[in-house]
Formats: sequence, structure tokens, C-alpha cells
Amino acid sequence: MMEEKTQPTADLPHPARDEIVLTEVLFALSDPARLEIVRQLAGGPIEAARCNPFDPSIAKSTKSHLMKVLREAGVIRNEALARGRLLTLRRDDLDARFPGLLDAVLG
Amino acid sequence: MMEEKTQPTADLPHPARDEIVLTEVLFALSDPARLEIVRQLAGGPIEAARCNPFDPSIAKSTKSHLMKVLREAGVIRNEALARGRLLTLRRDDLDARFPGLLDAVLG
DNA sequence: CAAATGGTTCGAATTTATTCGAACAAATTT
DNA sequence: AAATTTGTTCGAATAAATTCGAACCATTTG
Repeated sequence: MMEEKTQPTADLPHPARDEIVLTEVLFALSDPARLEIVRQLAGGPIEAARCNPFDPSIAKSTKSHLMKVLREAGVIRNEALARGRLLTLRRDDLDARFPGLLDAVLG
Repeated sequence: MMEEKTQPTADLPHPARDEIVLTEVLFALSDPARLEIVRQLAGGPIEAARCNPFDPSIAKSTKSHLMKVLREAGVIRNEALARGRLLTLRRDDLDARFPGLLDAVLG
């Protein structure tokens, strides 16, 4: 059978609100680089290209992986937008699922 | 020179309140077994022997390690008490440092 | 004093996470 | 249409975390 090739501008899987797991969210937020991304997104959606994890020497595959961990935990949404990607903090879902958590983490 | 041998009932090091780091706290809480311990301690201090990480097949060295991660992150206090150890959630310190975080995590 | 209880530490083995470069693909620009 | 920009995925290398048993120790119990 043909192997499904990777689809770059494809829709990436996101957990539904009720599938978001607390320990996975905490883990996603427990990395300084990932937490910094979340802080940037707290001000509103950002295009991925404009979202820099303050370490300029980071490989783009590494940055992509940071986004993947956040996305799979349900912390951010990552959607195709024109040539790039739009990153959005899932504030509504997180607030509904774990009231007060995001506010506390964002300080 | 004599090597300092391990001191079992010794005072273990704890970070001061202002040394507690958010990402380390989040990491400590991101493990289900550790989070369960914290939930048990939310009701008040418990003797370590009475604090079970719901997996009965766990080695005692593993349990000790779980406590170590929580202690070094500043989440719990671990003090000598008679033959055993008394575990205390550092609620005051955590509330002062990261208001609302513990409440949000404990649900 | 001997044995049992409770718990830390060390070292080794295993499992997970991180990081990178290479390959690839879609949309845009030239 | 070719080149650029943007960003995912894969596989491999490395780094970190977890887990266990063994050794050890201090206090209490017999």
C-alpha cells in the first residue's frame, strides 16, 4: 500500500476540550521555552514566523517540536494561514477545563 | 579524607520561598504519581509511611525519588519525625509565590 | 543487644524527551 | 516556472528522567 506522505500545510490534530489532561498541560508549560511561547500568545494570536522562542540559534525543527508539544497538550491551536501558520492560545478551553490555571501561570 | 556517608534522618535541603521556580514546580506537578501525592497532602501533613502513591508495586527508592523531586521544586517539605518523615505541602510559600496556582491545580 | 520499621542514597538499566539536519511540500514571489 | 518562505516529519544522536535493587542508617520494638 502507498505510504501516506507528510502533509505540510495540513490540519494538525488538536485534542477536544474535554480531552485535555491536566498533567500534560503542566508538562507542556514546564519548559521555559514553551512557557515563553505561551506568554507571547497571551497577547493574542501570532503567526508562527513572528513567534520567537528568544533563542535565535534554535533549529526550525526544534521550534516545530515545541509547538507540537503545546498543541498536543491542548495549550495552543496551530492552524494553516496562507503561507504560514497561526498560533492561538486556547484560553477559553483551558479556562473552562482548569479555571484559574492559566492566569496563575501567566502571573 | 573521609567520605561523607548518607545521613538517613538528616535534614534535607529545601529551597527558600524566593528560590522556588515556576517551571520546576510545573514539572514536579506534571507527573500523575507526584500530583496524587500533592492531592493527599492538600488535606494536611502526612507521615510518609501513610502516603501511598496508589501503585502498591512501587519500590521504596522510587517513592523516595518522587518525594525528592517535589521537595527540590519547593512543593513539599520533608522533615524528620521520630522514626519516619513528615510530609507537608508548602501551601503558604506556593500561594505567595504563584497566587492561585495550587488552587487551580487541585481543582 | 538484636530485629524490625522507615527512608535516603548510589549505581546501573531502561525509558522518555530534546535536538538537529535532511527531505519534503504548499503558497507566494520573482 | 523557478526560487523563496514557511513549517512539518522522519531518523539518529544525545540528554534527562524514571525505576529498581542493594547498601546503609537511625529509631523503635522485642
